Amino acid sequence: MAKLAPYRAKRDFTKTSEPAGKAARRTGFSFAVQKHEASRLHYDFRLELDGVLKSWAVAKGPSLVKGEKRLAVHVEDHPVDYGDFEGTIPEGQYGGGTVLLWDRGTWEPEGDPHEGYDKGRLTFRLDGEKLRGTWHLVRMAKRPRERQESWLLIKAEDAFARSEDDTDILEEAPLSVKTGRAIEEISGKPSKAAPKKRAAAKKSATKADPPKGATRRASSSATAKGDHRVDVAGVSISHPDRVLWEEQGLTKQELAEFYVGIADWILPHLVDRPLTLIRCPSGSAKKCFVQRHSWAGLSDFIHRSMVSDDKDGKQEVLTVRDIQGVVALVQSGVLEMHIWGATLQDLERPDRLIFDLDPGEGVDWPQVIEAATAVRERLKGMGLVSFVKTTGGKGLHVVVPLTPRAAWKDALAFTRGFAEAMAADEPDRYTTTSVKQEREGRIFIDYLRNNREASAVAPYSTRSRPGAPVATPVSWDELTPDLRPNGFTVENLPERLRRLKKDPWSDLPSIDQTLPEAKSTRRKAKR
DNA sequence: GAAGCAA
DNA sequence: TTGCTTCAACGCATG
DNA sequence: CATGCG
Ligand SMILES: [Mn+2]
Ligand SMILES: [Mn+2]
Repeated sequence: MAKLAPYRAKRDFTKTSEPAGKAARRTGFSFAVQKHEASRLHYDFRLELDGVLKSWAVAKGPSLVKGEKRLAVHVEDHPVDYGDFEGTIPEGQYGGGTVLLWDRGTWEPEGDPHEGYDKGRLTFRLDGEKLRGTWHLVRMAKRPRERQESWLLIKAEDAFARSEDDTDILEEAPLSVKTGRAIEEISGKPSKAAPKKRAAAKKSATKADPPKGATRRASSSATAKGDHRVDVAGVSISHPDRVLWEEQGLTKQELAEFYVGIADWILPHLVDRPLTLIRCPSGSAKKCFVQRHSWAGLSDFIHRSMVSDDKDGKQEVLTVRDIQGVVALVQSGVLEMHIWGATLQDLERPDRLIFDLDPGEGVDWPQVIEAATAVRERLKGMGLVSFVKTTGGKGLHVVVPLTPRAAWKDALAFTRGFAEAMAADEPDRYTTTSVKQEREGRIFIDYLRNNREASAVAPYSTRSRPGAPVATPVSWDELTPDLRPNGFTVENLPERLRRLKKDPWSDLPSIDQTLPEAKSTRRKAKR
């Protein structure tokens, strides 16, 4: 019979002991549930209809809890005699693994089963050795690239239904109804399944029982709690109370409001610069990841541009234009914003160079200050004005604004030459190689930030580190041993900015300077 | 955080 | 339904 | 050529 063609096509009956089967002519309604330890453990739920077993793979097995939905992926029809099968399927064969006949019996549809099946709403009563009572099988709406239909197996309310606190039938009665064996006895191997820890279900059900009518819709996600959102600067924030920095108790909403409060300070440094994002949706101490390209569900406040590649093709970059964009980044779990040293106006010619000063093991802070000052003086000797910021980590960034003229290649060559000259002059203090060994007791001058694809933490960006530190522009005369590279934080930065009234880098936009072309060095004010 | 994919 | 996975990139130094 | 590093 054609119905079983897919079943047969998947199997080599010279290798497996599963029945080849033939569509039965009888009209009785049998059902079977087979525990199948294959690539993943699942339960195959089978109902006899029209001479075959209509089959669903139930990932987590049936639940006796009323209303609890178990995904049931509709799989190919099986022959009726398969419903009695128990044994092993050779590795490498379709469904290779161990099959245990977990339950069997008869089923009785409520209403016309063909109509119910076609409409995707089957209601039926089971009379098995383990499963009894009324159940629903409901077909879900078809998803875009769905390969197999998804159904839900749901226990209906009746005398056989159990509460959430009752024992799970799968654990209570794991053995075969055919042979009484456990799955390990059938496979001959110890179970592949990791020993699962005794989860809940361990409640002394005597006292403090929940009031009867208050039965939650069995873990239905619509529990009237925590899922609220707030609006910050017109951007919707989910989980506003999620704590992002544990020690500070700093929440997502507070982070968003922090950025809104310093919008005028951060935006000049951020707008239109391609971003590299550090996202930590579950908090700074949890798993973080880097993102440079757009993702499904990207906020309209975060802008995507297709720009020319370094070479032949195109690449996509992300930018923000306003504080809404920054808040949208916070909503995405962004804890660090890193920026290119060029803007969308001219991505091929950097307008900011950066010397990243990273103290190695055993270098104390005053030496880092000396290094920054040395970089500044050397730059000054070439007619270049520079600015400094804390990184929020252990070091400092010295930033050189440029009128975009030189290409990245030349900018890199310049900074490399500069850094190597410093290391050559004072090899005990500086190194330009990132190798750990070399950096011990020295300051690593990382000139590689000055690459087209590279980036450095943006001024006024938070860092995903203990204390919620903020990378902070400072004036050169603030650079004293009292200052700490991670001393400015979400907590104290607003106060600093209130005192300052203007950005220590406020002169930066008016600087008009270019790389010294071998000899000529120029500097003058714009306009 | 949000999607896609698999079970 | 639920759980798992993915989410960048490149120049440079070294063995 | 594969890793480690930022
Ligand atoms: Mn199976
Ligand atoms: Mn650094």
